[in-house]
Amino acid sequence: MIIFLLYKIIYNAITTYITNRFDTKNNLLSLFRKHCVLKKKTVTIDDIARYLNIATSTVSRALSDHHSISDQTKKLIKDTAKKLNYRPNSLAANFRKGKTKTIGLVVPRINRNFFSNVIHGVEYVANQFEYSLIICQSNETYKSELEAIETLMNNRVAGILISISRETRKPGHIKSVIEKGIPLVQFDRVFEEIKSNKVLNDNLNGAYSAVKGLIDQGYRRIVHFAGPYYINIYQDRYEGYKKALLDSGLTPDEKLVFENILTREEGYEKTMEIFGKANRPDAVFAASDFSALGAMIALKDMNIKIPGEVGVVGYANEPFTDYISPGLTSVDQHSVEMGQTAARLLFEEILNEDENYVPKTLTLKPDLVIRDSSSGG
Amino acid sequence: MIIFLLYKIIYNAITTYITNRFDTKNNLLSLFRKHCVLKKKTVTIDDIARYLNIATSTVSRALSDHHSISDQTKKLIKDTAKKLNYRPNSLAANFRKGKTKTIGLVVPRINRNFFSNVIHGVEYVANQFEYSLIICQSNETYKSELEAIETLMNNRVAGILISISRETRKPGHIKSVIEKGIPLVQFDRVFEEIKSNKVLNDNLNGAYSAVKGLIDQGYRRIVHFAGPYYINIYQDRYEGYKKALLDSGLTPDEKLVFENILTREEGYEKTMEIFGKANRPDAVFAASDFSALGAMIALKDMNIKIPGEVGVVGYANEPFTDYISPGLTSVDQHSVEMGQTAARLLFEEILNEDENYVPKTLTLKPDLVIRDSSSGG
DNA sequence: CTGAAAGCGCTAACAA
DNA sequence: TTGTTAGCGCTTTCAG
Repeated sequence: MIIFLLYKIIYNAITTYITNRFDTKNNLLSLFRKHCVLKKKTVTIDDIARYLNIATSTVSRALSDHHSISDQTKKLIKDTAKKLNYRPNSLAANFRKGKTKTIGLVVPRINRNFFSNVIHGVEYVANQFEYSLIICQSNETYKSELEAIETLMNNRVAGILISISRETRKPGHIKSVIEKGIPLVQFDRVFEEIKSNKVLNDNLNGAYSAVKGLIDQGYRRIVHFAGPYYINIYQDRYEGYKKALLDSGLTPDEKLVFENILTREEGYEKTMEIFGKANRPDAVFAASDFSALGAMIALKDMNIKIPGEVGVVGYANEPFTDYISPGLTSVDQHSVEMGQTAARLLFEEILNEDENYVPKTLTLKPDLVIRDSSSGG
Repeated sequence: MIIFLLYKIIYNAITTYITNRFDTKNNLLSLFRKHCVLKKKTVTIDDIARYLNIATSTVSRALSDHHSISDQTKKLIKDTAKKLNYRPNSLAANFRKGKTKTIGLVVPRINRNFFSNVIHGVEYVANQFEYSLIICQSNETYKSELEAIETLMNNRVAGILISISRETRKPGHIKSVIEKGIPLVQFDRVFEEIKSNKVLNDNLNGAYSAVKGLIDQGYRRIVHFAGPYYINIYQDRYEGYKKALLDSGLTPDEKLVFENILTREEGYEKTMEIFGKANRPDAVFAASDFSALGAMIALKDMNIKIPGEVGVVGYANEPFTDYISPGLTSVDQHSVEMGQTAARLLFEEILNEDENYVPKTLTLKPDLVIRDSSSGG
């Protein structure tokens, strides 16, 4: 402590001394630099002010382009800042202002095509607003999701974008974000009952058009590989499946619907089981491209022709759907656009001045991308 | 200002008053809560201290489990914190300490299988150390890379992991990070000449084993689709290609090597051009799975049999290599492990106490994953 | 084991 | 247009 005070006093004395004593800027600069290096001190706004013998506030204002500072002074200050290799301390600024120019994004997984595209979209918009992005993975667990929210809130992010993990059943953490007044957008996998901004895919209609497509091509007994129903998107896809059947005068058969078939392995196993028997169905509509892929591989292994004998349609339009043969018909969710939309909505709330902001729900229309795997039975 | 001071005075008076006056905790609590809600004030350490009539420092210490606080006091303080719904302000703590528990990651693209796996690996390790992760995309541009570095430095991240963008040619920004004493690890795409931690793939040996594999299967005139040579990884893959040929007694033919063929489209076009003529080569070694895919599609379109007439090998072991048929032989770079290794190395430097830390270079061995596309001509 | 108090670097209200 | 000054919430040194 004593040493520190002593240092401070000497420091001030020296800087004042050299400021007054030496006329040549170069000399002053070199002394200043030596001083900084010696003390491993980072250059602050105060240093610039002392160096130019002006007020700290003037420097602060100049650096943030405040209108009330003359262009001349601004230039001088900015040049000096550069000369002294000044780096703003965002930590201090954020702390002082009680907020950051950072938004948080919580996704189940980053290495999933859908989410990495969403992130791409979010980043694009965040960049435009000059905000940075901190990304958290929940890894589909409730625990990590809680921790992520906790961290983001503690770090006073300006807003949060979230897609709920598969494991999460309680919306308490989402509620607490909203109660704290932190802008929030739920996207894709959401708690419907929570009053917040939401960006959704129209999963019902996406599934509807997928199944309708199969029916139009002559397929009749269509299997559905569903996800867990407690997640809204899978529930909706299931509804769309049923609706398409009913609208075409077909009766949905519960025995053709299988919950929790989402991975390649699950799709493979289940297909082997169902299509290995007599009186087999003639099509598969999978809620995931991966289980659709598993189905295709199983069908190939059983020497069943796609699309001749069995049609297959997936969901999400993963890149590989276009690479395999036959190409897998799938539903494109416009994932990049979804990220952008969610981010724009978030900024709408962040930048909103009005006290009573009313949250919105936006729904994006998915598109059926028709490839060979469903082209007629 | 005056109003604020007045508020402060009244605030203190009231809290002191209620602290002294009321005995029943419940009553006190409800008053406190009402007060906080009314003022939209977030609960601070000081509030807890005032509430319990103890020192701020004690509260601070208790909450961070300082050893010199009795278990009894700790429990009391923690319970109270919970009761008052206290949220730590990381902004203030970080600012005070002059550092954060955050590491920065700069990658060219997030929606590339390799990088999303690296991120996964980094996140895993960061989690273990209880650090959070801020991810920046350079989108393969120099400008974004600079901005990312700038932001990360201003936010006083504890360390930076970076893989250089395709556009970046000058290492000035990397140097400045190191000069500032911020721990840094370059991975995959690096500036060799910069003295820093590095994690590399042994691209030379990866390419070597890929080409050796083709030769062993009887292929002789092997085309190489290369990336830009100024990027170290593509240079190394090219070297590996040549070395494998030479070691097998074959003479590398410059006319079979094509720079900057990395995408599916480029691979398709170039393959059409080369293999459409008489006296065509009999294999392709692509520095990217995507150009290898393009080659496969082109060969199919020309009715050239894979692997019967032409063998194809890619690089990176993208997931789709396993889904297409024939499966594409490729080189696996252990991307998740790379992320973990890079992150561990970073933490080694971050947590290092020793003044003169000597940076390390680690090299990971890639593995050839043999599939049908190269199984014999 | 606990308390008192300084101060991190910056912003913004108020004064000039 | 510029200067003065208080204080954001926390940690930490020093003193008991």
